[in-house]
Amino acid sequence: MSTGPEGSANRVPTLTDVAKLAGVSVATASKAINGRDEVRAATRKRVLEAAELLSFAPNALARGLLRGRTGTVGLLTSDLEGRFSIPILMGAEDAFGAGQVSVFLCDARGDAIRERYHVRALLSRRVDGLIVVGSRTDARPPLAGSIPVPVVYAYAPSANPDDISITVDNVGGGRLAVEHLLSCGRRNIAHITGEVGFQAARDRADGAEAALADAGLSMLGGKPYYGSWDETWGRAAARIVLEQHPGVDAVFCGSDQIARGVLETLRDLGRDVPGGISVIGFDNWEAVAAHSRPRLTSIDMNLERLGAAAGRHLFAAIDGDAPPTSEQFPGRVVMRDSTAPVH
Amino acid sequence: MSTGPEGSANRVPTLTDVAKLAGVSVATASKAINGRDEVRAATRKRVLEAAELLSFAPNALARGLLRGRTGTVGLLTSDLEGRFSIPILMGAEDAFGAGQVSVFLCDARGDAIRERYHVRALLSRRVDGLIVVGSRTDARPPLAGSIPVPVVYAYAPSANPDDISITVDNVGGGRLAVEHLLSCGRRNIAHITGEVGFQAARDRADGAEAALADAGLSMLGGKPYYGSWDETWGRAAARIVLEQHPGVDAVFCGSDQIARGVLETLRDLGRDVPGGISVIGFDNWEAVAAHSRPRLTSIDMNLERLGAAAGRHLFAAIDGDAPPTSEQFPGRVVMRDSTAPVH
DNA sequence: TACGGCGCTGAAAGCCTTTTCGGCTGGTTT
DNA sequence: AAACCAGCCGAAAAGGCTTTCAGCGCCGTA
Repeated sequence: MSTGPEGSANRVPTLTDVAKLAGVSVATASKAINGRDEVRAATRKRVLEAAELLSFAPNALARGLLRGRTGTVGLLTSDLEGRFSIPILMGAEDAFGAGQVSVFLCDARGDAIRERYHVRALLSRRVDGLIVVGSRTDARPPLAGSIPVPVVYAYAPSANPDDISITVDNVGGGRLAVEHLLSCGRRNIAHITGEVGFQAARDRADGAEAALADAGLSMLGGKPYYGSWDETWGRAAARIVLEQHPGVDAVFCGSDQIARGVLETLRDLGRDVPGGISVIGFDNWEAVAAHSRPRLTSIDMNLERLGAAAGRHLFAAIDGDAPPTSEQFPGRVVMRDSTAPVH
Repeated sequence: MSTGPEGSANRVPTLTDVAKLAGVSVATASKAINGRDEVRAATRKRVLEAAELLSFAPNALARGLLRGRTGTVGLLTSDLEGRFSIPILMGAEDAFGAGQVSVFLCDARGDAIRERYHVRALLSRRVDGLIVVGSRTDARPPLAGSIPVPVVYAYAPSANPDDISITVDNVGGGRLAVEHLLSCGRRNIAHITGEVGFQAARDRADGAEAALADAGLSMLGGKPYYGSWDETWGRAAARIVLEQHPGVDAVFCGSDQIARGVLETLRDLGRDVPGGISVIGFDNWEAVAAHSRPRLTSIDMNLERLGAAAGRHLFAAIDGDAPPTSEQFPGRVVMRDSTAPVH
């Protein structure tokens, strides 16, 4: 145990100790420490020195009890392993960071029972608000029971449109990807993506189709190639697409992993990327996109900014500021080497 | 804001409310709810029903204030993005999970100032203990200042041997990898790994060398090929190794990403894996290892178990149980297709 | 019948801080 | 010189809970 000097009354110092040492009352000590102006400069200095000497840290529990505000927030996620929770979590932490807010992290593992349990515990700890992060973009049932604090849903929206949900604009993302390919001069575009059961897959496909329609085009094969989110599917699907549509000159992939698989097949077949065929991924997962051959252009959904927005919205709701509404975040194209700008 | 029925005295119910509704004193209500035996069964029932009706949740702040135990723990990590913090975090949450502990998550971003700031805040919230998770296995300076609660260091050990550190046995992991290759009948083994500045790289290399020495062998080239942790280096290094040691029949890689690069080069060159050359990675990063061609055998360091152990050790320290000591976790081989069992 | 003892309940103190408000001091105004 | 004011400071209450201890009614026993 890395406790301090064991002999010296091993107890966390309280305001009373500080006051005693400084020779003032606790009330004065409190005011001095909290920077209130009803205290003489000299007195404040004495108190501050005493506090420093004892390395006093005010008891946030007592403070929270009194003020009815704890300065804590619960972050309820469904899959920590996923790549989506973490950036959001970081963004949220940033949004709070500078201030006085600490974050309770709970992983419900996608289990409703466990989720309820965690919510109970968090409410018991009197968090000022809750952020609920999903692992898929499909709408999720809102938190069960009536929650006495503001709740913001991030990434996965709440099924209740009255709730505040901060989400990613997957339709826009799909559109962005296709528009980028079009701007590279491509016309024969196929879309290989993940499981059709995912809203994200369907939304991205919708965006892609819309962008193509705007250009008077349509997807090769008339619809997306749905499969799974991994490289293995990407490799297989690429073969299928090449066979069915030898004239394909661009592939929009629903994930970076799929794109990676596509790139591998193209390489196996000696196809020139991006000369003959352009490939664009989705998610901008650095570890995957930055080391493929060629390096993969991808759509980044700015998850960290999304997390930060969730944090800000929660704040606003807590403070009862402006009626915070839902928000949808656009993505951006991160150019690497698998797509070539128009010559 | 998803608050409950706004009209009904919109205030979180307190024990007093419950007591009033049940027609008993707060003292009795407290005892009834906490399952103490100084209360008649009928009375307890009344209280419990009242609590249920109001959906009363005891105020953990008040309780913590009184008992001097908050049931909270601070988890201080240095890089959330990294793949190492998360499993540890989940393991720790599991270790606490069943019980009454909530976890404050703080990301210091590898910055000492920010770390100090977070520690201050956590102590102010009167956490019962701290887990410090590093992003590399290099020893880190212990937390600054005297910390009045137990601290457990996970993944990255504290430089102070008196502290409790739960770490991964990288030397053992390197040994494991080589022993596996030897058991596959390989004798000409090269080691391609990451930056020499990482203790993890050096440790794994040491383990590998020791295992080879035990078998009367040594590494091809006499020492590891140090570089960086990514695929690009893996691809380049594989070419170098093949050129310098045409007889190489196995490569132990310091990371799955390096291994992935090695596999790609071998594939480009038409070499047979695992027939002609075996490849083994390190970290067992599912996303990378499970979709390479062939699928990659790797060393898994059981980070989740490590996290759980950190949680348990922290508990023990908090409860003042057995003097908790440091611990080192072994890894295990996860067989896939890039190494073949001996025929 | 009187009394000891048992089982249950409630009043009150305490945990640590913030905030209100009354009181004290010393200087200024009439 | 009396009244007043500003500036500081301290006593006390509040916030929700647990725990101790005294008290009450009731049963069994002498």
